[in-house]
Amino acid sequence: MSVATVSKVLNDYTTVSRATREKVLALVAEMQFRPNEAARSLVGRRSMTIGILLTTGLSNPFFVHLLGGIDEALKERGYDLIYLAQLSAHPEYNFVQHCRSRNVEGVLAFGFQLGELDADKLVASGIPTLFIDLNLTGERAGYVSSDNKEAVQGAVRYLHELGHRRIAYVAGLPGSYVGERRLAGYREGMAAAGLIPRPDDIVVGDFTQETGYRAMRQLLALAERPTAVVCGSDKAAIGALQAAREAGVAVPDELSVVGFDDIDEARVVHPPLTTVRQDMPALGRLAVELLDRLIAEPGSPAPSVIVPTTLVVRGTTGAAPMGG
Amino acid sequence: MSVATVSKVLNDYTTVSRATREKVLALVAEMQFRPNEAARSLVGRRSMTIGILLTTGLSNPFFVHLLGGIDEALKERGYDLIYLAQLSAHPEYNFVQHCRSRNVEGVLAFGFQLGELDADKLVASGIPTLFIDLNLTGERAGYVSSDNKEAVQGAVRYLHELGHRRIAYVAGLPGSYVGERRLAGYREGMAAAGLIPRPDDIVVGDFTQETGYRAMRQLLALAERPTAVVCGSDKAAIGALQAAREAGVAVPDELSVVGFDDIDEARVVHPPLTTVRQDMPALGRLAVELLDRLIAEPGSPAPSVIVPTTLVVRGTTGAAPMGG
DNA sequence: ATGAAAGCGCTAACAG
DNA sequence: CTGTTAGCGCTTTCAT
Repeated sequence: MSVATVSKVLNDYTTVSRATREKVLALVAEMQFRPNEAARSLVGRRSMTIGILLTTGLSNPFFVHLLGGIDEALKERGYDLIYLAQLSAHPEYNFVQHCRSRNVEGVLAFGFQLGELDADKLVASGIPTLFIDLNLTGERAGYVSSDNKEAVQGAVRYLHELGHRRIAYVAGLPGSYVGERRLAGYREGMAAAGLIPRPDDIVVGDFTQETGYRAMRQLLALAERPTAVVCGSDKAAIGALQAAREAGVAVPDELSVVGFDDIDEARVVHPPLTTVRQDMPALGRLAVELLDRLIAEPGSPAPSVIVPTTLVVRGTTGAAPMGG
Repeated sequence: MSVATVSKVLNDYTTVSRATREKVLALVAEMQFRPNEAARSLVGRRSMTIGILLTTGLSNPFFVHLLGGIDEALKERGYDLIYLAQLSAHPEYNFVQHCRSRNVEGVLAFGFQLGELDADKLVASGIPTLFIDLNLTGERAGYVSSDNKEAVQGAVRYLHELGHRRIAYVAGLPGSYVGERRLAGYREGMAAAGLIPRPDDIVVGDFTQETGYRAMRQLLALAERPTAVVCGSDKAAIGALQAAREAGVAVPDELSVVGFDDIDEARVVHPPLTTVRQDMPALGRLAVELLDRLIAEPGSPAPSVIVPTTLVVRGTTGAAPMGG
């Protein structure tokens, strides 16, 4: 029995007889044989390796959930995931080289800012790439994202239905795709409700608890306070809640607060946070699916999919206070 | 200029003249050349790949923090990280085969249960392995872990100093290394304080919020309630807090609660949770360091390092109630 | 339907 | 000090 024959069996060639096929498979199982990926990769066939590239670092609280979906979907397709790097840490690091040296077939990219140079480099490299939460496309690049705009729009609509007229917004990082989309959702939501946000009602932060806290203090210091606040992230919303508590403002009786993400913490704060849930595992699975197609079909058009979100109503939202 | 010469330069052979060395390096930089890892690996040299093997799934809330430390330390040493799999998902999956096929130089293993068959298989395989939170050693296997026992012992000591005499314990998953160690810490801490835990005072859970909630309800239903409860995890402590709130028991005035881990949620619950902080990034970095040594020095003895923890006092602990 | 042979990009041993 | 050569384990022609 020659190596060539074994190879053919393992690669599902049709030119091998049923008898030998069986024999080979039996032997493979018995010997616990698995082909050396390095050799396979070297000879020019597929490397079955997908890289993941992050800019945020791992601190992002829902990155794990994303990873869960990614991992599952990759395993189904036989890919292995290699953790390329956090770009932020080493600016001189050349990830395109890295991908080539590892024969990476495709890249999942997460945490890039809008217009970041590195993102463009990745698109230009021609390595099949799928961005998560960044609307970049290219010859061989596409993206998936939650429907950030519609989500915030829906949150505003919900608050409007509860009778709120002064709805403020604590924006996330300007220049980030999701930050901009969510802000746009706020503006359109307000417009659709026939409300005009005052300039003071939009406070810019960076998604963190600290800026959420400061933003809320700023809003509470206003002569006329808003009755509801939508935040660009749960972290910010938690900071906002903290500021409200310190100021003795009752949530939700005097003030309604809405977050975004539905991280674990949202459920344990008091009162539990009303927030927009992103289905991160689904986003991850979808990203893999699209990337796989991008790899398999070189001529296919750049995919871009927007995933719907759910408003999870908990305890931080209620009817607008009388005479508010 | 021959390929061999380039190879020698890139591998720091001393048998190459300064002049050509410079020339090669210049060219390498200019061409953005990086050697093909598959070929390197194939020819029997190092693969510079470390695998990570999980049983818990990624849901573990501090896994990201661990990963942060791991990644940083791996990058410093030039390794790449490959996600092998979550064992739990596919029981028939043969990770030893997988490691071999990918030429993995070493494995970081996290989330194994005490006495789990798979863990033994990994040790037996001879692949350099470093367990995190599991005290398994072998020819080429070692471990790192927080000082779980001393940590809980310290928590009990702290509560005792606050005047508590009835200190209950919500245990984590029996059969898990950390669960057992923490329980041992409770027992020894009680003994050291001259206290004898009643059988009812130890409630067994599995680290989750749900079992923490149920455990606390059980403790509150006791004829004589404990004045303090130590929990085997923050998640359980958060569940316990929830049960206490629902029962109208004031924390910390009537009841003190201590958690374990110091996850993000610990800071945002109300009152903020007193808990034992594990330095997960440090644990990750240490694991990599030890694994690297295990790989580099085949004859070296099995490493095992216990990392100290810190008790973070926040708002859920206070003096024992009068006449309690 | 099977096997022999070439070669993927590199490193190691050896010759010059 | 440099280049030539063999071969890592596999896949892919191309004969048989």
